[in-house]
Amino acid sequence: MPRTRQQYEELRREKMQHIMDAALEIFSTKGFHASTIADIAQKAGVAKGLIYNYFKSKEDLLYQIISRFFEAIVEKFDENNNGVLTSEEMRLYINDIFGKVVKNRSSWKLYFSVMLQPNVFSREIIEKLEHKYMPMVTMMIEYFRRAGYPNPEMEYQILHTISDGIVINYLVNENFPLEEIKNELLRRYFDQ
Amino acid sequence: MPRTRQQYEELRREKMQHIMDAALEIFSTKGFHASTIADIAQKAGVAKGLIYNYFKSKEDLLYQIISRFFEAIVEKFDENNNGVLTSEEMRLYINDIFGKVVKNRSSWKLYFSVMLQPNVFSREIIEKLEHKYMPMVTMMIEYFRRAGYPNPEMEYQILHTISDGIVINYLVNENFPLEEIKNELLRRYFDQ
Amino acid sequence: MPRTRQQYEELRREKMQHIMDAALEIFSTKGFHASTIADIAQKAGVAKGLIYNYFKSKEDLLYQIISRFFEAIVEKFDENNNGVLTSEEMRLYINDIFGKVVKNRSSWKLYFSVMLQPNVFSREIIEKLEHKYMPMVTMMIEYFRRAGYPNPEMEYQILHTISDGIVINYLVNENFPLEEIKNELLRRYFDQ
Amino acid sequence: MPRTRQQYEELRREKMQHIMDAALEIFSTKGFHASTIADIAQKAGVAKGLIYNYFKSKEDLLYQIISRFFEAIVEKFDENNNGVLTSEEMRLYINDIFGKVVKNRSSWKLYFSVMLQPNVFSREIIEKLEHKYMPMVTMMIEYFRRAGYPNPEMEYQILHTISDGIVINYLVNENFPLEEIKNELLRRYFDQ
DNA sequence: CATGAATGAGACTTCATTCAT
DNA sequence: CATGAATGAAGTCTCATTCAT
Repeated sequence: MPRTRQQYEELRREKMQHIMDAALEIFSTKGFHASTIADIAQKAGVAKGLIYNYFKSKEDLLYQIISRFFEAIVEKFDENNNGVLTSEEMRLYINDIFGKVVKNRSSWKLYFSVMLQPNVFSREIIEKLEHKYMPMVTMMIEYFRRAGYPNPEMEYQILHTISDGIVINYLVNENFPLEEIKNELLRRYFDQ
Repeated sequence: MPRTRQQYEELRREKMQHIMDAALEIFSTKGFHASTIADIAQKAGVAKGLIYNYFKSKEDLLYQIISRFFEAIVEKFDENNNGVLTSEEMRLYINDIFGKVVKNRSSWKLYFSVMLQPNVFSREIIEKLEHKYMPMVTMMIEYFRRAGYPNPEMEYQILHTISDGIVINYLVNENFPLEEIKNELLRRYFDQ
Repeated sequence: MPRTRQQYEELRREKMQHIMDAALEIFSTKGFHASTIADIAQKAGVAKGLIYNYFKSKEDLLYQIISRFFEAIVEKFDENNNGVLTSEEMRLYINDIFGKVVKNRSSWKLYFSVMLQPNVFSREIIEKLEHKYMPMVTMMIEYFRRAGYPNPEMEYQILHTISDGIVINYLVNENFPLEEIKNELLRRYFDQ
Repeated sequence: MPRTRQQYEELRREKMQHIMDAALEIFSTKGFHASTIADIAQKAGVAKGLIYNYFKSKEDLLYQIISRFFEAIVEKFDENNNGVLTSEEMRLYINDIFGKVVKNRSSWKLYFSVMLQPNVFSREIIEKLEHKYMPMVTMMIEYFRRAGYPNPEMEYQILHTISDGIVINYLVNENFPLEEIKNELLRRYFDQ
């Protein structure tokens, strides 16, 4: 007697996530192009062919991973959707982001390496992905405006830039003093 | 009349540089793995086989490119080798670096993407490369120490981190206001 | 109340025919090798695995289809089994064949394409299939003999050849004037 | 010292033809889909990869073969391009065609099996191919018109149909009395 | 009897590298 | 020194078939 459709659904979702986890690990270690489907299948403990039951192609697999990654980043913002950031929320959010970087080093590594090789995804797809955190950007600029910064857009740009620098260094060098540098950054914005 | 050995050397070096230029262009656009020797040969206008007269392998070609890139970065420092940085030299140096980024976008793009995928080069090779700018690091930390910063090592780290952030953003996004953000950075260190 | 064995048999045969219909459609459109079990299962609205409850393999499925096709062709001859063809029966039979071609274009297409690729079936299987219409051949040759043709074997051969030509053209080109050409053919044999 | 461009050209053309010959043999025996690039490479005595130096894909290889086949068919007509067929030329042409069938059985087999599986080539490509013998069709219809046939278009259709029937039977069955049947056909048109 | 997830052999194709010329 | 044909390992992807449920 076959399983119910729901049982199959559940099975599929779990296996899909399982494969994505394995793929993320491999992609972030070797880079997308140097990773093979065989590597991923072996890591996931499944047959090569199975991966194609869940993903249209190796690229699609990457896309799904990056896509979920984006959703995870903006998640926190979605929870608190009144559209206005208090100073405390801002601090929490920054802390949260860096916490996520430490916790999901692989994802972030993959993300940055993909962003530096635009030909992996088409411009179009990248823009679709980036769209997801547009609301976040707006809210942060709004925060800086309310906080009295003379050029809130640039202030956001700077925060973003510095954050990228911190993250990149942490990703490349495991011994990078992320915590210290982050605190230095927070001090700049919230202690005076 | 046969050419002298020196003329041969010269020709060899020129052709080598020519191939490296083509390769850099391709590598930085498509990424190392997605680039083919055929692409590079075509761009350079030479036969595939010829590339192997000058470089041991595709990896070696990449290595030579990155290697020269490192030398170009520290060049300025080599000129002025008394080992002590004045405030003005520091400012000039920072300006110089960002100038180079703008001028050699491709090289920097390639450099960052390679750094994010450690498996392209062995740890060993990377360390060999990084060694090249160690003196520079020392001198800058020394500068911060003399300038009275309480934690000069971390100050260098911060400068480095922010610079990375700026560069990365510029590399990913051509419209990034590099000049403005750079000036903001310089203001932090030299105007008060 | 459990079903009787006969009811089961009936259901089984119906499902089998249902799958064969779907398979015929797919095979004749895409060709045997380009058709997948997944295609067929989807067209039939059943699970892939089910097909293997009814057929040993993809090849067996094809064999069953072709086999029934052969039976359908000779069916008419079986009805009238006194072994002697009158002129009228001959005319009816030819009309009947072409009628079947129009009605079962897919089957005929599949049949011809399989015949042109001998490796789909072993020589042995093909001979087994062809055996089925041997009696028909004999009766037609006999007909030509009685009708006074000097070389009845060759006359049959010619009829057969022309018929093949007509059918092939109709199969390849839907707008082929089958009816007209067929009438021309019939005139040759029966009007003078 | 490298070969001259002309030497390379020559080499390429020969090797290309060599591969096409091997491919034709395999395709016509096993059918397009059941033939593998490995089969063809082995038959041609070259490495698999080499085939892709000459042909974009397996499909392209097939296309090139069929394409040359078409050119070979109409060749005779091109020689004599005054646009008017005499009775003698017509007879010669028909003889020529059947001679080609006997000589190039493989090509013809491949051609017919491809025509019966429209999905191998797009409709568009097929029409492009068929266009090549349009002039031939016109001239033959013209011939029948001048010869006083009441319906020359249909007469051409009939000739074409019968020829197809003969060819197909010969292709499927090596012992088919092609010569005899062909003579019967010629008698129909030229002896009375 | 029915389901569809899972397998794994094998297909097409790419490409770094070699080598005869 | 220069050429590009040739190699073959390795990669992505497909699909007939099996099997636990």
